[in-house]
Amino acid sequence: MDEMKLPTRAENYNEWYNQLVLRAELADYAPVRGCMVVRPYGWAIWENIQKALDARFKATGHVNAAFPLLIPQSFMTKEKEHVEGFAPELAVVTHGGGVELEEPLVVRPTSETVIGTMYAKWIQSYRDLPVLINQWANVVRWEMRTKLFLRTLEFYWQEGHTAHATQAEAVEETERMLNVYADFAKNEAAVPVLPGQKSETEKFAGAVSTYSIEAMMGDTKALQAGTSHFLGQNFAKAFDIKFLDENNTLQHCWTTSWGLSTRFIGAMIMTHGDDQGLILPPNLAPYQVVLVPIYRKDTEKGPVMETITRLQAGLEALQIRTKLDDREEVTPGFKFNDWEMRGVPLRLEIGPKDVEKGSIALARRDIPGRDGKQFLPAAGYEQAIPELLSEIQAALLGKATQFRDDHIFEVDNYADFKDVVENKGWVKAWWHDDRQNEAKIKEDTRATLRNYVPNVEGEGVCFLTGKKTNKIAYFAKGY
RNA sequence: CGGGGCGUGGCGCAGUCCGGCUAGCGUGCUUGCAUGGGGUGCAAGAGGUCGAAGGUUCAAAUCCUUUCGCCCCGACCA
Repeated sequence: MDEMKLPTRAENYNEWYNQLVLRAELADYAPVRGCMVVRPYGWAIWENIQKALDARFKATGHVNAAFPLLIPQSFMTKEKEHVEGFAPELAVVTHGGGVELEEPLVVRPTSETVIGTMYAKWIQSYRDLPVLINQWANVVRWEMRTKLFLRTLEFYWQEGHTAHATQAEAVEETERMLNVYADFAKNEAAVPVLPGQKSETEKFAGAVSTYSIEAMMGDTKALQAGTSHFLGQNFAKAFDIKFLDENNTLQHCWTTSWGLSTRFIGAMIMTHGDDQGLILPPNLAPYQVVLVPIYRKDTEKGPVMETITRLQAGLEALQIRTKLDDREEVTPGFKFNDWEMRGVPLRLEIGPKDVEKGSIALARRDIPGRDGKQFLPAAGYEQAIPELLSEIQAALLGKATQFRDDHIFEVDNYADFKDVVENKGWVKAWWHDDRQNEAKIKEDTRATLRNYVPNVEGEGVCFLTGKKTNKIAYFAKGY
């Protein structure tokens, strides 16, 4: 009996996550270590993420393209820090067509290098700028330790790569896309995030500065859910991306890159999920409403099915994504649990009594048990259901935001810092930048500097060194 | 790469220490009948070269040697 239940989050968060991913049929382990298969239900979530993001990219002037998977190995060595950052995790192709290649090819871990090479070719004049291209792609990074969605050897993402005439424009782009991610996370995924700049230690290899959105998971660990990089002229210099400006002066471009991956699905799982399973935000759920028919005899089946299919058609006409679970071989009770595991926001039940009384039974996934269940007159469903869906969307964001805020603590000394990151959640504190101290904290506590609070006014005293500083940072253990 | 765990019907496991008859159990699967508003019940079935290779033995899931793989925990990372 208990095998049917997930381990609870409290008893084993990690196992809860792993089993949830498998049992909700989001993903499965692939034959190759560290690789995953994204199953249809998981991919449907990704497709909805893609739609929501892609619309935002288009709205901010970007276009999509596709760059190749294989990159000459020498490309990876052109930007010094980039090489060092990625060398250990590259997959290298040494043979093709049965013979050893003259130059090995790397499977892209990210595409700055190929795209930079192409931009060098395409960009001649300031009139060619800005170039605002995004691609939806898979990339490979040979990670040592993997976990479904959060860190696998191969993963799916989008990577935006832009080139600009001025530093100011490129910085503006970097921030714009960070905000796009934050907006998407908040308003589509109901995942509250803290946008901010990464420390020198944590930034992307080859970037001048890296920005991230940081989300708090249900176990209070932090997850970097999206990143945006200001690359300065580093890649432009390494790859010769140059243009003639209005004054006929040859200049290097200023470039950016930004990405969000299937990891974000992990963020959604760990932000909203409960001990019954997944809870999906209505805006991104593959099915927003699951319809479960209930009947005993064949005489009941006819009217029930007729009513429920009519309802489904009505919902679909309202652009609501639905699933009619008409399986004969399992009981309604089984279906309830099954769809709760899979996180469908709203369940609609129709039984003989509802047909008779002209009512519908609705159960909210975000409010478990009887409290989340209500009986309404069927007549008003066209209003009630969309309203409920947006209520659920808002409730999820509210709950997650509350949880996050309840687990962020301001500290002014190292003892409290340790206590917080060990037992309570995130630290928010005045921080005087220092690479070595940052490393020491990581060694002592395994907590890392997540990012800096943007636009801090005034000054404070660093919790560790007592030095004056104008920076406030978040620290937490991360995924 | 270090530490731990595990490979036995689809899945989860027992059996391994101490070798012995036809390799069990739960669940899932198939069929039938009943059931159906919170993980249905009964009955009958199908399904296994015990991760692989070699060895010891009259006899190996079990003992020995080698090997492959996966998961978890640490050092690196979106």
